[in-house]
Amino acid sequence: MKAYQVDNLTFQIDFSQPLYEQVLMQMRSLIAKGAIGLGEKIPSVRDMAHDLKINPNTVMHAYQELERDGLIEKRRGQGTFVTQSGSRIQQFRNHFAADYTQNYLDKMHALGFNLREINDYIKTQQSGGLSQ
Amino acid sequence: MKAYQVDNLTFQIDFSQPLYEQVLMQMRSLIAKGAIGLGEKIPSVRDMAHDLKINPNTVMHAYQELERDGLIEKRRGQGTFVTQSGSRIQQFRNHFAADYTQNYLDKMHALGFNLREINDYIKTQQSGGLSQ
DNA sequence: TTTAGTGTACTATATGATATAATACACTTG
DNA sequence: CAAGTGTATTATATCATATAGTACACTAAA
Repeated sequence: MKAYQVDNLTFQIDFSQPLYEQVLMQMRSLIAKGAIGLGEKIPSVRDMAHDLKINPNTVMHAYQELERDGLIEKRRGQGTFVTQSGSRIQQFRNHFAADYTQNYLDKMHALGFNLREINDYIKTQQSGGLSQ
Repeated sequence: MKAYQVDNLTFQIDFSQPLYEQVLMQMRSLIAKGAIGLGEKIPSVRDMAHDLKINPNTVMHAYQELERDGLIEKRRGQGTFVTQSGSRIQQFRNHFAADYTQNYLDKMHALGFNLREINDYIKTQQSGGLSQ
């Protein structure tokens, strides 16, 4: 279990999933939530790799995905920065929210839940919190 | 794109995901939805492998997972059968539904959506997407 | 101009998951 | 015994993931 800290924000990685994917998802989350501001510099590939004790190539992999997402911009020699475009981030949020939601609904349908049952289910999960 | 038919039910597999996982999910779905009845015989490993044009070991892999799920029982020399226990299937449905739901809510939270926004989002997806 | 800090590119290597192939064995039923 | 089951084993191949090491390109600041 390794931890990384961006300003006053921290995230952890483990061995349950691909490392680059965990870095990717955590950074996506921090940027989408606005925890890292527009145009703000994010850690260099080498720095984050050093702090997480993983290979720079692995961080690079994550950063390349973030660039494809349109969430960051890389400037050779300067560093990597969150996009200036707030609308691009909103677009990203909506795209993935739609994707996650459709995916979730498909899986629930596969288990034989209809729409009303899914709505009920979410309510119980929300109030109850974690698993049961 | 290969198709398999169980009685009057069909499913397809492609190359976008591991083959054994697709067989697993499709069979889980058919059993959880009750499309295959309690105690009913499911295709032999060799038969399904032949029809889907994949290796018997791959089907075996899926069937072993289904057995761990408690959804099927294998009888050496006879074949493989859906469990007799309806409550076991309900338990499975609830377990996975809770898992999927928690997972979904976590991802949406990571994007910065709160509970009310998630509920609104699902409503828009429902009206636009599949029907029950 | 030099140096330090960036991103980038490439080669090599290792491991695990996935998938196939081929064969043999164990058990049940007719 | 024969046919149809599930099971087990060994071998091979491919791909994703991850690491290691090295070198290059660019920028800003000393």
